[in-house]
Amino acid sequence: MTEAFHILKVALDVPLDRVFDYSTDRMDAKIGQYVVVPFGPRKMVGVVVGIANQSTIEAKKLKSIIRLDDEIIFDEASFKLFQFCSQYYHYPLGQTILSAVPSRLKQTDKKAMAKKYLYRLTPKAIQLGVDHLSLRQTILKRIVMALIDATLLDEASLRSISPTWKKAMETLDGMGWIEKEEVKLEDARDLTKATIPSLNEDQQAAFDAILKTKDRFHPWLLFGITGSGKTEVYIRLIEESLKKENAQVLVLVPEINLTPQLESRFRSRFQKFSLVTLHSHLTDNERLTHWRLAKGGKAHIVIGTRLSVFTPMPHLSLIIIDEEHDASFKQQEGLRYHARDVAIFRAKSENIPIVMGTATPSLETWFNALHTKDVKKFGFLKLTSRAVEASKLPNIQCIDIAKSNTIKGFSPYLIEAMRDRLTKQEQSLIFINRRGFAPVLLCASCQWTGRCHRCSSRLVVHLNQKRLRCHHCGHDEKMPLQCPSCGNTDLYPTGLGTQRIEETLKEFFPEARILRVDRDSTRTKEALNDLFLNMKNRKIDILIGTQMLSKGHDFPQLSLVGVLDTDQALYSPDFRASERLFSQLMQVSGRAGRSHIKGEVYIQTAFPNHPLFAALKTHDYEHFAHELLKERELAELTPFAFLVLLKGEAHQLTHVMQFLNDAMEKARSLSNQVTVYHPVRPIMERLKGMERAQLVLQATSRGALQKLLDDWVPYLRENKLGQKVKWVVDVDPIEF
DNA sequence: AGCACGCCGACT
DNA sequence: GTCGGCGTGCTC
Repeated sequence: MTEAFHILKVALDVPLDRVFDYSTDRMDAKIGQYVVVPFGPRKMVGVVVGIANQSTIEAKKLKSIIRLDDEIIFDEASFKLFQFCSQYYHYPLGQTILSAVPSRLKQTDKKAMAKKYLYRLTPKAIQLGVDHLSLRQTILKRIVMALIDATLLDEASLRSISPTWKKAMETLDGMGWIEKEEVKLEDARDLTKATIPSLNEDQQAAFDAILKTKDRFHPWLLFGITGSGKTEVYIRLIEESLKKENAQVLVLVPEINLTPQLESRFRSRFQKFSLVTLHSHLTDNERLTHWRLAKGGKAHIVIGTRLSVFTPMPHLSLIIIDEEHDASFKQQEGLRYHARDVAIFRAKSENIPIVMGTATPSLETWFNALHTKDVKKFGFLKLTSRAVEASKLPNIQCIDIAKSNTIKGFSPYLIEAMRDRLTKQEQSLIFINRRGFAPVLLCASCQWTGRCHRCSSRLVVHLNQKRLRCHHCGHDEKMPLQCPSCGNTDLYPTGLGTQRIEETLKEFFPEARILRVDRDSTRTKEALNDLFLNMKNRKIDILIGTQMLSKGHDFPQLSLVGVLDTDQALYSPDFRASERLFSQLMQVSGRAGRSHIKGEVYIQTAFPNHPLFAALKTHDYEHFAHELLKERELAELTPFAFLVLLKGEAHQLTHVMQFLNDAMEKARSLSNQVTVYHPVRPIMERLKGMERAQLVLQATSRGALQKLLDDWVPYLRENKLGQKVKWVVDVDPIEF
């Protein structure tokens, strides 16, 4: 019995909650290696998660592996993290691992790849690319690069291929895709100058407190308003950490906040260290390179978005989470993890401190920091003063739009304030809360509005292209000239889209230089840099935009922020809506008056007496949080209870309801410590032609809830009723 | 999730 | 006669 073979336990990217045994003669196989295995009729890539001498699978069923990669893609610490996530979020281990590690290096040769791209490109991609700025960027750029890279085509011959190509190329040219040296951020130097060299009292106190815990697990909330100098505290902490030989630091940032600003500030401060970033704007190769540097212990600082919480870092000694409250830390599909929670688990198991900084903590963290009796368990640190002396908090006022007449959505007060800024040559920002106020087409005589036939949503008017579009499924149709219902030709767009606001402001201020910023124009780094440069050089008077402008960047000449409509969040059935609104408004407010000019913020609302605004005016997060916590406690909601959401969708509502009702009965039978609510329809009842419903589980004991899930989720997987239903379990959901 | 196998309708 | 629809069942 000394046969030289092993059984490998292989985790695969399939929605099955088990691992598969394979035989191999590779005695050197290790946990954490990629393997290629036969799986049913196909080949699949998996990872080794266990090694054994024998298998319970009958010999004739057992297959042998096809190939084993040399590289070990995760260490023991990461493995522990994957196992925790798989258990806690009730997501199969194989899918957990394979969604958290970079995809296996594909050895397809470049020419074959380029050919494939070229072939694929002709019909659809070009059209898409030309229609959508964003796709133009990602798809076309990548394709063209791949082609040139593979020396299959040079630029000249590319241009001659077809007129469409030519058009695409011109567009790409215009966007500066041809890689000149990275546009240098001249801000980098200024920024370093702007930060004061020494810590103020609060910063010093925070720094000292955290430093005392540098060799053990300790979570810290670093609570400080915009401009209070959180970044400087991070920098000093990192400096301290890196004094230790080989030490590594992980900095998690929100998706949208991964602006060059933080990166360049860190780079200039840590010039002798190796710093890498990990985010979705990197190419696969860049990402792999950076990830390997981290895994090999070569990168000292890793700045990344939520996925980087899984990056193996052998000498990890500190984790920092910037903008802790940010919703982008929660993944909303597949493995629905919260990077903040995973990071805390990781810090605990690696026995290192973790610092969470924000001006508006999530209520969960706020509650932990304040109500954990033992300060040693969760530390609370507050930065009260603004680190930059000259800058003062902006003055925030509400404009009652129920009382004052608005003209095309603008209160006269706001218009006056903007006019004032124009004469003073200062800048204004008009902030639109969400897409909720996008313009819809309305018939004057019969009240018909354009609706999406696949979703329960209204179609949004895109005036420039004269089209109606669904922002949920992408459905797109020609704008009708007369009402499809009554034939009346008096159709007009209603609601405040960014485009309409731009038109309106152009009427009010024909002489002003107005820039409208939307999703597409901030997607590329170049476009973003342009925007900041233009703002800085006062080439723009009025900036119009959505939440993407609410954070991260300083505009020194910006002294007025106008918030057009906030009220939908106050009606929202999602209990987190007001928490989010507060933090969002706090952030936009922070855009006004960051330097020597006093900033002003005007918020248009029909509910000026709402406590949210009272707290906002006094910049008093603490009071607001206190009020919210009282409400949450009464309603037994997060953070006083733990929630799980089961979401289902199917073509037929009855299928979803049958499945959910059955799930409800089952859950009720499994535990009496967990409240199981009836299935309800979500706000978006129908999406992409699917009928949706969901149910909530609620418990004050996380343990009891998890215990229920351990039995419930496998039951749901086996349930025949679920076959026609697409369903997901969301542990600690943040959106409903 | 894929993919095959399997049993019923409109077509080169 | 077959091509193809998607229901059911399995994957070491």
